[in-house]
Amino acid sequence: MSGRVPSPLSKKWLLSVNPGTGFHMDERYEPAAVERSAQQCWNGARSFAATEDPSKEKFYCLSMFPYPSGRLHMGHVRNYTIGDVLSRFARMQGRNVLQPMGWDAFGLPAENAAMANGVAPAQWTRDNIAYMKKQLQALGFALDWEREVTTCDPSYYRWNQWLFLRMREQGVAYKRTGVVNWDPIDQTVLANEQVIDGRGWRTGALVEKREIPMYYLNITAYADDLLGDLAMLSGWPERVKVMQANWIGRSEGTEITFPLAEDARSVLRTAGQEVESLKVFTTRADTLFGVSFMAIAAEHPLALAAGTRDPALQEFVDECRRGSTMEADVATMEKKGRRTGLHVLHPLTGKPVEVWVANYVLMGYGEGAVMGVPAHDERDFEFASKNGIDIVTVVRPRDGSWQRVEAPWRASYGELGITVDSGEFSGQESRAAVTAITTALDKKGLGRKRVQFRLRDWGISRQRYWGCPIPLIHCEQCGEVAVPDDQLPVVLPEDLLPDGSGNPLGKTPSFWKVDCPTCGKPARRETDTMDTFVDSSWYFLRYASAANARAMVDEQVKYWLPVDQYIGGIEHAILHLLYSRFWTKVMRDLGLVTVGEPFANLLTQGMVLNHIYSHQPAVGRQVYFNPLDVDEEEQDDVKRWFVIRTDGSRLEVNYDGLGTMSKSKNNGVDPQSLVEKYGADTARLFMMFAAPPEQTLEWSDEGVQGAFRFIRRLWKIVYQHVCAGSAEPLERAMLNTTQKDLRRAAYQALVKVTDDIGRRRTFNTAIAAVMELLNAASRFDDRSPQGRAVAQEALEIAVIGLSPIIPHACHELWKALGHHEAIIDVSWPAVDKEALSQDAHTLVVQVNGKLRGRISVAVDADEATIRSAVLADETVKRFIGDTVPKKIVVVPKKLVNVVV
RNA sequence: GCCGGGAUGGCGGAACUGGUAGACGCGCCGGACUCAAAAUCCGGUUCUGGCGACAGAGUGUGGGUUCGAUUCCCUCUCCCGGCACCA
Repeated sequence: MSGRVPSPLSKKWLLSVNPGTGFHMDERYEPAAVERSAQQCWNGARSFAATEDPSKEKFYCLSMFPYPSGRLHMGHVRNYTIGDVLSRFARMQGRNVLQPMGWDAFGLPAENAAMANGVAPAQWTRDNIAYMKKQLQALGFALDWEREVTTCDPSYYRWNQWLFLRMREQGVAYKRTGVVNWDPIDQTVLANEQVIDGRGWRTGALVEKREIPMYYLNITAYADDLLGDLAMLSGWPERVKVMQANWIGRSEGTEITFPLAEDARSVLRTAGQEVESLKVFTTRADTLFGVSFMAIAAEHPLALAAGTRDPALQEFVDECRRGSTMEADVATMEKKGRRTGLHVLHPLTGKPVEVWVANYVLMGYGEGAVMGVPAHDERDFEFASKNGIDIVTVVRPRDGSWQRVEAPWRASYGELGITVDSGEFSGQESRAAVTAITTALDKKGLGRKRVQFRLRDWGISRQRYWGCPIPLIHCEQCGEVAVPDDQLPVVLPEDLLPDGSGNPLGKTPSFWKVDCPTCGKPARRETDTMDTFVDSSWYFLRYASAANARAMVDEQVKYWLPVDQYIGGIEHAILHLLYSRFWTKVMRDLGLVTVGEPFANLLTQGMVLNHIYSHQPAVGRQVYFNPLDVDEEEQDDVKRWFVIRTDGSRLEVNYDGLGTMSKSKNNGVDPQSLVEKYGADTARLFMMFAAPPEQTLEWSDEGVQGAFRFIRRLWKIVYQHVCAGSAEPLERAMLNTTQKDLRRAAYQALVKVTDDIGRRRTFNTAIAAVMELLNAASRFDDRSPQGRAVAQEALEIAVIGLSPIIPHACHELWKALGHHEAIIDVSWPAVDKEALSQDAHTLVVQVNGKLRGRISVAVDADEATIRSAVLADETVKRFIGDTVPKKIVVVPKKLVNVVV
């Protein structure tokens, strides 16, 4: 960048002072200075501190708060720019805007950093927050920092604890056992991401599964509510609602009881259990006569009991229990099973059915048992084929396209049809058979209609340090005792250093040694902490009452909630959003809030991608290179990529395509360097222009430069306009055609920008519309008084239209255009309908659907006029020749299609 | 594997309700300015054939509906997100 700074005495300098306001404008666009002064103006006026005002329509605009990982990444910049554009736009439209920010400050990365660097998680987290807060401020987001919320502050998490105790009183929170990943060397529980190929990430030890007591939240009790209320969420993307509905997974079916045969019963009796039957759930009771085996989970009591008398089976059970419980792993792994030699009895025929232990049946889902119908279920078919189990056809298709199920599997085998070989239930439609069989089972006391959900209860216990302590005390005498409300919060000690070998809280007697609140005897404090999803399930409520030290939420929540616009990554489409909806409903049922749904409108933004380059050395791990360090060479249409190593040598690297920016792929771009080089406005403009918000966004250095160039060009055009002195007032009646054309272009752009930001949320097309306007304005070379008046109006519209996106530059440009009032306080302009009106417009002419020309017709031309104009057109005549048109399709204001 | 989404010039994308495919930007090519370069400004830029007017083809694949399909329906391929202890 170069360019001369004009001498203070030059004519240009003097003329760049706006005579109306005395404001002088620099010829050069200097983002650092512009951004500093605009931010000072907003901070000085506390422009974004929100106050409840019942007389104004509120707009609660919320972006998902960040995990304080150290520095902002581009995903944050994208997320928060979208929120900021909507907030600033709403503000200019007269809404009372709340846009808060906070920190999702508990979680695993702080513990990992502690182990890597020896810094306490609290210190690391707070340092990160301080740094990232500066970054957010430098980006000029219109945030109300007076409501900042940090989830690792006792003033926040005490309310997690308080509400947990209320849930416990209501039976929403309860205790039972759950399965965790156990690292036998480090003697610690591992998160799924810490288990790599079945081994602990640090020790490499084979991970075991352990059952330990945990606390659960009864989200399944709200399953119907969570599913039903999706219908109310008209402001949510359809795809997110579909994903949530599938996740909840409501299915209506039959619970069927298979009485145990004597062999199974006696084995369980030997193991000390008096069990009479196995229960299964199925949506296909019509296939009950096709049952040829029963599959149970490895953790099932019957499997454990059977294992004690069969070492081979025992080994298989142990193998299954070592395996992953992650759904993706279970679904893709090879289906394996072992027979137990034990039997259950068919509830209608009384015939024995053999019980198998199968690795694809999970104890945590349903009753841990599944009836096997190989003929009509693909998974059962695969299992039966492999293990030589009978395949009994009991349903045939209505169209008679096949008679018997035979390998290979066909999708239609699993479809509804007509029952056969099903005793008295043969010859019925599947649906009718389901009802009839369910009724018959019900009469015998061996079945009933039931609704089953895929959704499971939410386990919130974590055997980790950096989280919110669960406020319970275990007393030998009194059992499990809640910490009394007046002793909350249970404060997490902040000076501990995790070392990877278990939860440090358990090794800190000053934390866990307490007296029982009930009997006063020595007792042990719970050392598990809560899942961090708890913290993020209600932070949006706390922003409304952030300063209240006496209550979790207060009256102000009624004013601000629900959130009018929530913005966040698509990766949160299920868990975070579902938990937040659940938590809100629990709080509603406790009388704490009045809304049942927290987020009225949802925008799920796409990921930020960049190129990935790697090198695989002969020995050792794959190395990733930052795209900034990679040079591209092209020879004979073949591209190759190189990096220069520190010793000066060149290394050829592979191009691995596009992927989300991440540390592991070394393809991140640091927003900080971007802001330092080009300014916040360029970063914001590029993010908004490169793709619509819901799509993935590809990083492009050239695109960033283009964004910067555009702002500089806008600056220059305004500068040149301002240098010519202040404009005359506009006289609408005195305009010539060119002047009218620019006015029309300006108002067309305004209409487009208003709709694109306000309704469509496609900021890229809004920006494109302003670019077009600016192209028109720079071609417009009319120095007459009215020409300058029209130019002034067009530039004002361009600056206002861009101001939510590049607020700093527009702040300055608005003053340069002669205004005293700050642009953030300007009302969004209304459209001048007169400026949009036209006498004639262009119709596209097609012959047989192919474009053949254009005609210009009067706006009020009727269809007959249009037809004759089209048939008189030379090109049309050439294409239709002497033939008489079969049909002429006229689409008003758009096109005419002549069919011959 | 299951659920959800995506695919349009050299590149990012536009085309909103079935009606001009490629707005806007990037890159590239040519020109102006300059001693020169950068910056800036002006023009061109889907592909194929043609000096040109123009013609033909074209929205991941294959098919269908329609006067007309990037848009609706069916089929297949590839890529991305989620799958319950990463956040």
